[in-house]
Amino acid sequence: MSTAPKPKKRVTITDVAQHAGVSTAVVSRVLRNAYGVSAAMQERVRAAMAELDYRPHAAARGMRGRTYTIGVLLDNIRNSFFADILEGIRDQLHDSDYTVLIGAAGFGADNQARTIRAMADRQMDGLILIAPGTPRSEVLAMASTTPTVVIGHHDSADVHDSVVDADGIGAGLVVDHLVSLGHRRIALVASPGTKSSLWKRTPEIVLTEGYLEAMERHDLADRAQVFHAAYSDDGGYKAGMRLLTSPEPPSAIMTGADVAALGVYRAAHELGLTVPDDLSLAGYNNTALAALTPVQLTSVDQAGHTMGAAAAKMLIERVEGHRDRAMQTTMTPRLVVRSSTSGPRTVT
Amino acid sequence: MSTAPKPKKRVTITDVAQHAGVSTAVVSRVLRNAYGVSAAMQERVRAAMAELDYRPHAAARGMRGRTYTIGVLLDNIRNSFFADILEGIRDQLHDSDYTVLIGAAGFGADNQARTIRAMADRQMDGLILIAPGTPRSEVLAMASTTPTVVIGHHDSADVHDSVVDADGIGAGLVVDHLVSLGHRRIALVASPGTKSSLWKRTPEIVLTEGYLEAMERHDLADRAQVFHAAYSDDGGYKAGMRLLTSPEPPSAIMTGADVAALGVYRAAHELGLTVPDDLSLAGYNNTALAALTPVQLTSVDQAGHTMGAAAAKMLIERVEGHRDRAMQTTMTPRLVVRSSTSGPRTVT
DNA sequence: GAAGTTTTAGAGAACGTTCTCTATGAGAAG
DNA sequence: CTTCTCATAGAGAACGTTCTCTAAAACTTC
Repeated sequence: MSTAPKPKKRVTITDVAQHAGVSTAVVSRVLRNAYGVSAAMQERVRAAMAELDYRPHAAARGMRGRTYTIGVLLDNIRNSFFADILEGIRDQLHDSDYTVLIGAAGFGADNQARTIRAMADRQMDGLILIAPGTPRSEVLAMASTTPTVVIGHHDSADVHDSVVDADGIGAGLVVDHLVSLGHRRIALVASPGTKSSLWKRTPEIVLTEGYLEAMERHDLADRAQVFHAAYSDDGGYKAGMRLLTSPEPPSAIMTGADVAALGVYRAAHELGLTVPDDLSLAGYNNTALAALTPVQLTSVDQAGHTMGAAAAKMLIERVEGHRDRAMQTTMTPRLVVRSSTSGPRTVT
Repeated sequence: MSTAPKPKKRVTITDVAQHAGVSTAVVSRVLRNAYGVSAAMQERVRAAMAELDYRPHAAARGMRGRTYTIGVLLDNIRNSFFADILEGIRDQLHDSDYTVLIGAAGFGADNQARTIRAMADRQMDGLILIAPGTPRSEVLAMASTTPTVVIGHHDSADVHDSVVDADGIGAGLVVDHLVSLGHRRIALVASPGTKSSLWKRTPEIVLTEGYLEAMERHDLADRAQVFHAAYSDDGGYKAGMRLLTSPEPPSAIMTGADVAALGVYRAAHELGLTVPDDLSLAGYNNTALAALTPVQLTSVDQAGHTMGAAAAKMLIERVEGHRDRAMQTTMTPRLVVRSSTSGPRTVT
């Protein structure tokens, strides 16, 4: 009698229907809280579902209708700003019927494109793309078939929603702060961006614009200096090394990401410079990194949690068909001053 | 003529079959590299697939066979040790047919259980659970129907595979290091763990055991002191405050996670103590945090990348049926000494 | 109380795969 | 030249939902 070790048959909608003495159509309607089923029936079906511990088979649903799954595309799990966004998304969707699944594609447009496609193949109901490096055309194509929210890029389109931070204003806040402290030679370290991704208004581009405008506003346009480096410890380090060993080194450096600021810090440290006495340093995004006691980095807060929540809310509106026109939400950044910025040693 | 704006019909296996002039069964076989199709046919079908830009419908596959999706359960995206593991998984699976999707459940056994169920509902082929807080029974039940690898917990089971770090040895390495520097009053800050999750050998429990054994080995059993606190900045802060304001404060504190060590750092800082002069501090996991210039935390490296890769490899073996017996992989930790530990000011 | 309207319930066809059969043909063995 | 085997190809039934119909029942309204 060694047979039949796995009688674990899945409970299906048919079982529930039988148990409740109704048709599968009714059960399906209850499942989707669809119109056209009496209160008494509802009750009966729900009871049957509970009794049998029924759980809908997502793959089967995906064949016909929704999968009740939201996909989030992320390039970099290490960026804790993205973690803030994610938590916002999760909190917003917490007691909805939707499940959030994350595709951590890593950098590289091809990897990201592959992940986006994988999500589409899995019939996800909606997509949230955080600063995608994939060519814009591909995102637009995707968005025309699946509700999509793009976070970060300022390029607006009528086919997807967007959530952005006013990065230009954020850059201005930092410049204003540094200028008010007495700095004049202020350099910016920004991401080089993905070449030929065809996004014209990425966060780093808008940030750079804001920086240049602010410098101009303070009559410092001739001292403006933008250095392109990856948003990583290493990228920041290289940028710091180059900037700080130049003939006329800046007295303050701002970066487009906190982690890059820490790379600059490392470079400064190696060159025997102390922060903030010899160099004022500001990051961006106000991640957990910036707040750590040994770090205490001045940064710009972007309310990632709120951005994530907004994105999720907008996406669901689209998924459920409550809205058919694209919209864009812009967040206002806020400067958070910590001890990595102070007046310059000597005014240049 | 305003009709038919969306002729974007999905390319299905039937289209491919027609285009290649074969049956759908053959296409399906080619898709799964299954046995029983001639080389010539293969060629023809593949050409047709490429020509039509066919991509399999994951939901439909899920109804019958595999979904070619691997689910990873994570409690906390912020823990960069988990990011290491994830990258290991991703690299291992990079050019396989599988897609990795992450469920970031957050803390709380119920949330995690919900996420695990959601993954199962989506017919994922295999699950990697990173230090799940879900009751063990539930994980075992899940594992009996879906191939599963548990990372972190040392409890072995014949129903799922495991990848663990020899946390006991790791704790010993830190104690040995601190003792060799002259410390005798060494405290451990470890996670309280989830009560009643029924895991008997969680990382923190094994770590604590290793710590106690090492202390005993050095005849310091009477000085051993374990403080339970969450692995977060705040948890570390509270632990640090309590420990450092006690009548006989430790001269060295080790924690089970880097982030908690930084919380202790903050407490020390507020109390006017400097690291490492007044207090030696060691973390665990050797995350990116520990290596940051302003931090420079002594820590224990766990080779997260390798753990992730090992887990992925084991899981695929199971999914593809190449192995039917459970196995456990153990990694050896390595001490990484940085500047947060040094000899004590006065030997107590 | 007849005719029309609305609401609710059920039948049954999709959806795009996989998979178990059965059919066919080619080669091997007698 | 049969018969048997084996490899390959195709037919068609699942899989668990959703969704469009149609049927029946319950109200309106005159």
